[in-house]
Amino acid sequence: MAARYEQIAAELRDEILTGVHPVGSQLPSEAELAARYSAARGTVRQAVGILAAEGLVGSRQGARRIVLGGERSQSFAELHSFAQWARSQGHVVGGEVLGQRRRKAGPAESAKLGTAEVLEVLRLRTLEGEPVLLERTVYASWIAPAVEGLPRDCESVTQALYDGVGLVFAYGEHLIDAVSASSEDARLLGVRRGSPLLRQRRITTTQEGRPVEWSDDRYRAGSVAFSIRNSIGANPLARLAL
Amino acid sequence: MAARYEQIAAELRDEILTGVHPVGSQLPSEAELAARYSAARGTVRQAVGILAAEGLVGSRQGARRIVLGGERSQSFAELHSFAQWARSQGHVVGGEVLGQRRRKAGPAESAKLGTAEVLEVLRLRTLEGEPVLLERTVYASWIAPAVEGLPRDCESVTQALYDGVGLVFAYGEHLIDAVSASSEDARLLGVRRGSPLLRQRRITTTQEGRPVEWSDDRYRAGSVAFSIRNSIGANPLARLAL
DNA sequence: GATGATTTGTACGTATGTATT
DNA sequence: GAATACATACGTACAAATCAT
Repeated sequence: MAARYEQIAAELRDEILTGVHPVGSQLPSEAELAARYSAARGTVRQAVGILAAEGLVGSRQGARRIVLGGERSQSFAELHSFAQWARSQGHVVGGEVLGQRRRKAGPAESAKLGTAEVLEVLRLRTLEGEPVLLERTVYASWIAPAVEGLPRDCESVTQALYDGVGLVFAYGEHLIDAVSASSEDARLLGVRRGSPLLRQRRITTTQEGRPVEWSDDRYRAGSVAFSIRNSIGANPLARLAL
Repeated sequence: MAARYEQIAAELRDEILTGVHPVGSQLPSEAELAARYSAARGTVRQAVGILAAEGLVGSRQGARRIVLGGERSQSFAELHSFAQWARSQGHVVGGEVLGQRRRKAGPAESAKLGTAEVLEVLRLRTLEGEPVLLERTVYASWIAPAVEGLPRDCESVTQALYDGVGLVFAYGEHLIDAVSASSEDARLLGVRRGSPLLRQRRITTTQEGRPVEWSDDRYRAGSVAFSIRNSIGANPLARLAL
C-alpha cells in the first residue's frame, strides 16, 4: 500500500492535470490541505514536495503555492519501447523487419552483451505511415530464439517479449547525438544522404543486470525529439513527436 | 545563514569526499548523527535526504545508509551550465559573446518568458580551444541588467548570476533533436553548411516557477552527446564529450 | 509606508510501522 | 525472535517571507 503522503500527492496531481487547479492558480494552503485530508501538516508537505520536485508546482516562503505546469511524462517505458510511447501519444505506429541474421559477436558487442553470438535485426518504424526510425539492434544469444519467433511486422517488440517469455526491461543506458545519414539510412528513411539524423544508442538490461540488447536507433530529423524535464529533485524524460 | 540541515549536509558531504566515509562504508545512523550534531532526527533526515538526492548515499529501510559515489552526480546543474559540466570533466572551457541586444519579445517568447522585452545573446563556446557550441539565448527583461553586466568572455554565466544576484536555476525543460547547420551556424562552428548539429532547446525557471531564459543551443556533431541512465526509479542524465 | 494576519520554512520531540541484521 | 535502523505520521513552536488592510 502506498504511503499516505503518496496518496495525497497522487490526488493533488490528478486534480491539477484534470483542471481542478488550473495552471497559474494557487494551491490550497498546507493548513487547508491538512484539514481536508485529516493529515498533519508535515505529511501534506511531503506530498506537495513531490509535486514541486516534478515541477508541477512552485514554492515561495510566505506565498501560496502556484500551479506551474502541464503534463507529466512516464519516463522509463517510453524510452525503451517506441510502440508503447507512440500509441500512448495517439499515433498510428507501424514497422517491419528488413533484415535479420545470426552472426559472431564483435569484441565490443561481446563485451557489452556478454555472449559470443548475437542476433542482428534491422527494423524500420513508421508513424502515420511515414518512415521515421531505423533500428539496428543486436540481441544477446539467449533471447534470440524469442525474437526470431516474432512476426516481421510486430508492433511492439518490448510488449511481445514480455507476453512471450516474461522478459522485463529494467535498466538502460542511452547516448543521444546527431549524425549524418549514410546511403542506406537515407534510402530507407527517405531523406537525402548526409542529412541530419537524431541518433540514440542504447543498451538495455534485465532487473538482474543481464544485458539483453544493444541498439543504434536513428530518427529522421524533424520527426521526433527527446524531452527532458529536470528539477533539483527528479529527472523525468520522454520522447516527443514534432 | 544556511539552515541547520544544510550545514549538516555540507559537513557530511565533505567527510565523504575527503574519505572520512569511504565508498562502500556505512554512514552513521540517524540517531548517532542527531546526537553528534545535537539536532533532532528529522533535521538529520533532511540533511541525508539531500545527499541521497545527489546520489552520494543510498537508503534502504532497515539498513544503514551506504556511501555510493565518489563524485557528485549534479545532473541538474550539468544540463544547464555548459561551463560547470565541462570543468567537472576536466575540459578547458572557453567562450565569447558574439552579439547582444535588447529587443521586443515575439509572441512565442513573450508567452514563454512572460515579458514584453527580452535580451538576446549569441555565445560561442569552446572545449580545448575548439568551437563546439553555439548558444542563442533569450533572457527575461528582469534579469537582463545582470547579464549585460557580465564580461564578454565570462566562462560560467550560471555561476556568475548566482554570485552576482543570487539567482538559482531550479527547474528546466529541454527538447533535444537534430538539425542542419545554417550558414551562420556553419561559419561560426567551422563546419559545412547542412551538416548535422545536435540541438538542445531549453527553458529555465527559478524555484518559484519564474521563467529566466530560453535558449537554442547547437553542438557540432561528434563533439558532445547526451547520456541518460534510467532505471524505474531514477533518471540521472548528463552531457558527455566524445 | 507600516502593521498584523497568513503562509511557507525550519526544527524539535514522540510514536509507530516495517525492513534489515 | 530480538535488536537495530530507516520510513511514516502526528503535533508543537517559532522564524521568515509575503500579502492584505
